Amino acid sequence: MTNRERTYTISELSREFDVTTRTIRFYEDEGLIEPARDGQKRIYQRRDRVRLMLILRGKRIGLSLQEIRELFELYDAANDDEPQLQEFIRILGRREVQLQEQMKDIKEAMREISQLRRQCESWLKARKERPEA
DNA sequence: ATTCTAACA
DNA sequence: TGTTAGAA
Repeated sequence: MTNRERTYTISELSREFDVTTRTIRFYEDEGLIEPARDGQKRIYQRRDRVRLMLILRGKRIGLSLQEIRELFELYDAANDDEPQLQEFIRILGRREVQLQEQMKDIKEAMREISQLRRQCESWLKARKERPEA
């Protein structure tokens, strides 16, 4: 009994990663994790815990659950790391493009807001100088 | 006390 | 994803 690897309950993981148990079950429904069972109860192994970490990390950088699932599927199948890494690079590239587009949109919005604010201040000033206008 | 499924003001 | 009801 040297490898009775540590297991976790859904509530332990939800506390550790600050997500609800609902969220963890949701990821399972989405096919991102498949914990073992003890009757009805879900038993999470180290592997599942790592997956949860990866799911949350992926979410943090803006990856969709499908993209994360695709990477997991590749990882499960592939015997070679290369295809997974190449796909990961592609997904990250896509994300970078999205962020760059958002960056552009945000900058434009900032310009408009700034310009509009100046316009309003200008009107306010004019009103004080000649109230009738 | 915890977890599970299923459903939806 | 949240919330919640009812069962185990």
